[in-house]
Amino acid sequence: MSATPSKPAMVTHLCTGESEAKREQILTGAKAIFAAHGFEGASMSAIAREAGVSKGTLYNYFANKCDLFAAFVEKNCREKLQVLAPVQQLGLSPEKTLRALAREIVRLIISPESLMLYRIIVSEAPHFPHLATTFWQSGPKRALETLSGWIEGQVAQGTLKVDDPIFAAEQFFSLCQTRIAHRKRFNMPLENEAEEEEKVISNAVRVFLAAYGVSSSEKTTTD
Amino acid sequence: MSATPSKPAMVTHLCTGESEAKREQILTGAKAIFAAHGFEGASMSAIAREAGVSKGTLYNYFANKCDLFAAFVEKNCREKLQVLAPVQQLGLSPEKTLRALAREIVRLIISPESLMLYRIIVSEAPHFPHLATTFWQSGPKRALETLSGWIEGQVAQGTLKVDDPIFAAEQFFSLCQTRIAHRKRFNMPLENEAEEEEKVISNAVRVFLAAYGVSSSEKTTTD
Amino acid sequence: MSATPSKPAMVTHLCTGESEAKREQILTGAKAIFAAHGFEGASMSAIAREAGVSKGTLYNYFANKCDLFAAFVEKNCREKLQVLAPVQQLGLSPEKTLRALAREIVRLIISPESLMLYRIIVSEAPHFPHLATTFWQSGPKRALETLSGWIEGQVAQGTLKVDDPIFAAEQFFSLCQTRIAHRKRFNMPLENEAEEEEKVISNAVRVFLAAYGVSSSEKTTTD
Amino acid sequence: MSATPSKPAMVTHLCTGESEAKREQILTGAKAIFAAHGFEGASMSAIAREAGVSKGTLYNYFANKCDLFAAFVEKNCREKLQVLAPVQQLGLSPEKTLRALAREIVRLIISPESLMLYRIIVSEAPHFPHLATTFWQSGPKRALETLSGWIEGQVAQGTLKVDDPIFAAEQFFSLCQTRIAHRKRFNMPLENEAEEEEKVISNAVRVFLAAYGVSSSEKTTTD
DNA sequence: TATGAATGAGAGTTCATTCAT
DNA sequence: GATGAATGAACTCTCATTCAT
Repeated sequence: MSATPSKPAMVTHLCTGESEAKREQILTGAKAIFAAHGFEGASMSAIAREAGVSKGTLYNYFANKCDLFAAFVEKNCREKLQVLAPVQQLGLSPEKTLRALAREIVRLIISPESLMLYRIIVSEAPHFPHLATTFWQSGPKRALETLSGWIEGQVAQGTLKVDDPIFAAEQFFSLCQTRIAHRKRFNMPLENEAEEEEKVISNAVRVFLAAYGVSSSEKTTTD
Repeated sequence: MSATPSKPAMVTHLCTGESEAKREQILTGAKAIFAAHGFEGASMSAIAREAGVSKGTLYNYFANKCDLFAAFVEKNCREKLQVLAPVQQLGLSPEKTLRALAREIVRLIISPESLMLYRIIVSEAPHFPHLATTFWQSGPKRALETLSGWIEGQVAQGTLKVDDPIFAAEQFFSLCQTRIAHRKRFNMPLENEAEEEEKVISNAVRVFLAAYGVSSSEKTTTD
Repeated sequence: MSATPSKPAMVTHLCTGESEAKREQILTGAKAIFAAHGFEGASMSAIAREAGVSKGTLYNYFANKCDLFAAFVEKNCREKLQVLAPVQQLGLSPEKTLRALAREIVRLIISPESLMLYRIIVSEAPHFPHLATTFWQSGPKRALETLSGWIEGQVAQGTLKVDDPIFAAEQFFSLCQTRIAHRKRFNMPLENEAEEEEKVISNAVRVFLAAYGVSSSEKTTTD
Repeated sequence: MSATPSKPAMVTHLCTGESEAKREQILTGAKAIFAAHGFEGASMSAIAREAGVSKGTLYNYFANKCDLFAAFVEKNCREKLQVLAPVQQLGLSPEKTLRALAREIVRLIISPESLMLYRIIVSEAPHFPHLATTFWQSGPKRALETLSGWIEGQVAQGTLKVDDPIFAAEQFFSLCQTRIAHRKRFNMPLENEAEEEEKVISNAVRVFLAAYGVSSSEKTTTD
């Protein structure tokens, strides 16, 4: 009977470890089903089947469908909406930095997982206000902070002239959503995607610099 | 003042007018429920109750839930997404015209009905591709055509310098969605909405003209 | 006012005439639908559509679905289950007469309309006892009467030796249902139908005559 | 007498035994409702109520109404249509054997469960062709095989003279359906049922032997 | 802890029947 | 007399959730 005292600890440890793995397993199944059918269209049975667990197990890990949905959204927002952190640290020219940022923003926005989350968040925003906030803070807000931080730096260096860096960042963000993002969200076909992407990036940068760049006479916009 | 003209109207009323009225009645109920719960979340019973008809009547007018949903989306896209037609004809200065257009675009995009439709269309785009197209063609496409048509006119007059008017129109459209539209779609609170709206409009116009305006030395951006 | 008295008569006449035609029209539609789907599976809407009348008209002619069903069954039993009347009058030999009767019986039993009615009657017998009686009296009973009447004649002539002509007729009737009828009722495939029919007829006659024929001077019927 | 054999049984009982019991419970309820109302007329709610389970449980055991119907038919055909196997092994005289077989056939055909299945199968044969086959193979086909096997034996012994034993068996089967079976299928009243049954049996045997018996001069029909 | 059988409310849909026109 | 819009009950089937094992 000497082993018994250690048993609970191990068990707890094992269980927690296994629990964590099973939790992930469930969330992976949930992602597939919620992505394909949305919140209302998804059924707990389908999720259980997809995840390879029983329905009872689902309810051991998540109190109900809403909780599971929230966990799925939060996990995926946290994991899939993060980028463009280190770009500005390379000592590139403002234009090249903006181009790099624009490229990352575009890529992020039109990634299948972002689009899936966007669709779900927008559609459920009225019923899950907290999730919309999570999405916003994990994705757009971080991107805007990075962007506005970089803009402030440029203003300090005198390479940009911007009164409201946060608003300017939002405008740049909007410019990056021209054409491709809108169409993808509507599931509409898009020809020459790579080409269009370059065009969106180049023109976002060009317009932004035309409006906020300093001494436009020295600048040469490329394309 | 002869009685005859009213006769056909009455006959029409008797024959199909009531049906048409009931159809509208159903679509009104459907709008309330679909808007609140989305496609999957809406129940035919709830729609019938909201519309004040029996469930059977629903199915006398629409073959099934999908058809009713499609009819609801099409009707509302057709009726609620139309604007900004006559603005450019008023002979205003380019800047003032752009401001007027921007204002109409912003107002349209953040109108409750537009937001509701946007939410539903984006969320159901994978399952109802046709409806996304309907939405796009009723709303954004028309706005972009109006906009790019006006731009082409300005280019011809030499007041703007634009290589790709359609793309430029799309950028202007994107700029109009800065801050307010994004936040509304996510159901996030927005303080000083009127003030923000002015800011979005002014800066959209300012950035656009900075990029595409001619002889910037003569221009005076207002706010 | 002199014209009025004749009006009702004419109207009645016209209406009755048209009514009769419309009644038939409805019953024709009902036949198609009841035949295909049975009583429970048939819908009044489908019958109205098939008959080319409105649902309201259905209820002007028949009080409800049961009545319409009863009318359909009675009409078709009366019209489709009648045969083999004149055969025995032709002065053929007993064997040839029996063969002719057997052929008519087999043909009647396996006619699509008989099978359809049989299916419907058997399946609804517990719920519509009267219809089963109608079917029996329109079809089998008449056939048996014809048969037993002929048998009685033969007994009187000394060409058959039968104690209970009605029962013997029923046996002959049963013998005619060997193989083909049973299989058809179960919708089972049957190869060489014409050949099988000959076999059934020949053997029904042969067995019947072996049991009830006279020429075998040694026969002693007991019972 | 060892306990171990019972262990697996218990395990089985625990694992799927309860499921099996519930399945039977459902099928029992289904039998009552399908028997009373046929396939179309039966409702899953009524079956659930009759079986004492919830509607959801019905669908845990059977994918849909058709599957439940098929399971009900197959189970009952398998269980209720089996008989007359050992009769011919007793060393009875041909006549007595035939009488015993006829009695079993008649009893089988007019048993309430056979009649119920016959009604349902005949009425649904066009929509469930497989079930008609199941019925045929569980009931009539087996009876005919038994019968024709015995006939072949008699032919080999010289007590019967039959060219086509299978066809002769079918004829005997038909003769056994005289009067009683036909009337029961039509739900028509029948007086003196026991007496009629004897008559049908006696005469079926008599007619069959008159047609297929050898040296009729030695034969003495009894009863 | 993991299971999946069980539940019953509610989903979309169809139906026989009525009745104002 | 003929129509077909309207009804609401009843249909088949699915669902989130519970709980004994």
